[in-house]
Amino acid sequence: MESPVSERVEDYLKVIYSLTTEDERASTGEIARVLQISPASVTDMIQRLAAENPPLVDYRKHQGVGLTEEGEKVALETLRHHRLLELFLHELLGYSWDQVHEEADRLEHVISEYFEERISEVLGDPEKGLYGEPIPSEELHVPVREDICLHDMRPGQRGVIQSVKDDDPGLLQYLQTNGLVPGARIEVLDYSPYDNNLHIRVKEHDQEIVLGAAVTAQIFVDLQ
Amino acid sequence: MESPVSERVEDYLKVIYSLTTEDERASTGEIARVLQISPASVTDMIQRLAAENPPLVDYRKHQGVGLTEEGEKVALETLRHHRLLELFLHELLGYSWDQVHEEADRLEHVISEYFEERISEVLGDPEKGLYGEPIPSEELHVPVREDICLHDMRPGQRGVIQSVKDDDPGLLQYLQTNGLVPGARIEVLDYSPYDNNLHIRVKEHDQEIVLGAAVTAQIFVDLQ
DNA sequence: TCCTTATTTTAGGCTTTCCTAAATTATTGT
DNA sequence: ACAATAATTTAGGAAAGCCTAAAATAAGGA
Ligand SMILES: [Mn+2]
Ligand SMILES: [Mn+2]
Ligand SMILES: [Mn+2]
Ligand SMILES: [Mn+2]
Repeated sequence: MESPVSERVEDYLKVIYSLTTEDERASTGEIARVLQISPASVTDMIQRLAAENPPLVDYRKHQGVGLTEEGEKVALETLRHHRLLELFLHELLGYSWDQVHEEADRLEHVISEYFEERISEVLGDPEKGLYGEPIPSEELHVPVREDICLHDMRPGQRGVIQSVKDDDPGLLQYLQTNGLVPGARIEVLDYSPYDNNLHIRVKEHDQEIVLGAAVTAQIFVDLQ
Repeated sequence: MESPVSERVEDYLKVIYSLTTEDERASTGEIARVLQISPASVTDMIQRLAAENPPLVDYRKHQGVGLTEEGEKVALETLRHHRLLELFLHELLGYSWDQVHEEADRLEHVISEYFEERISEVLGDPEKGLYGEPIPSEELHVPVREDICLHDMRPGQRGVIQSVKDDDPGLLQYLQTNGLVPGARIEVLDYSPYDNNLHIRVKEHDQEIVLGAAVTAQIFVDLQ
């Protein structure tokens, strides 16, 4: 009864997975924005995913979607591929930090389980990705994260950057040149309530910098 | 005016390329057999390829197809990806001789030019593939081959195996276990005209073996 | 509460790639 | 040369993913 899942379906499920780690359910509009397609197309696809058997998403009209266990499995499998590939491209083929994401986003759907197994072994069965995010295990377990978003930190708080989002190559460039990489120790110095700017110090770079919400929302920190 | 080419179109063009190195033009039926789809579907696709601009194939009803310069370019680009990938999977990821083809057949459509460049460099810019076939250069030049098919050899002739076809994993297994690999020196001892069997000796294995047409058609030899 | 606005869904349509069945064209043996 | 057979093409249709425009629904402010 398990119909094979198309590349496009894997992309939808990955996006829904990522959106539902932030909110309880993902809305049609958010999914459309991330995938850069029309909301009508998203409704269309979501309804098909809910009609599969077993269903891959839990859908109620005008109430957004969540993943079923089956759908989450597919999302995590794809995410594991993605993160192993990013590491692989960087470590073994010399890709730069901001080059890996786009290539991994295509390859993730196409590599076999054997390919996954081979690169995982060559990389030493890593548990964290290029940007510090956890890599789902072979059995698709994801460790619980206790890091918080830099966006939610306030003056006086310190911490160590655990991970950054991998979506935007330009931003990754920016983060790297400013030392905002996993392992960096930071301290929040000031907060502007109107624009949500954070003034922070990066220990390693011995440098102070003011970051807008577009940046701070992409960085995750272990406190203290 | 250059529309991007779909994965499926790349597969069609690759098949037509391969068929037209044997015969002048490729027939609808042959293409259908190789791609394992109906002849009607092939006619359909071929007509679309001929209607592209620039056209990717040269088509005349009931007379088969050939590649245009444009179509050949796409085929060679894909073939270069395929052969570099096969080598890469074998040399760097430990794939066996008969495992690489299927994976390469999927990845070939998805890797970027940068990926191609990186693996080519890691492999030392090879000019021959895993099975001895020439790899089209970065500029898509293919050296002229002067090897002949073992199928066309007759008793008394000797030669060195240059390459074998990569299509059938089972056959590759068989060839490898019998020492029928690039570099092997062989001599034709006998020929049965009715079944086209060839009785040959493999120097390296110090062994005699009788091969049917299904096998001899897959092996290419430099004479003397 | 009720009306305006934003979001979502439905309806209808397009492209790509495949299918089967029927029609057409080419080939071949006599 | 021509009839039988084989190969190819046409016709009609399906599924997956996308679109725009219009309709329906939900949410929020007055
Ligand atoms: Mn993807
Ligand atoms: Mn996997
Ligand atoms: Mn292929
Ligand atoms: Mn290329």
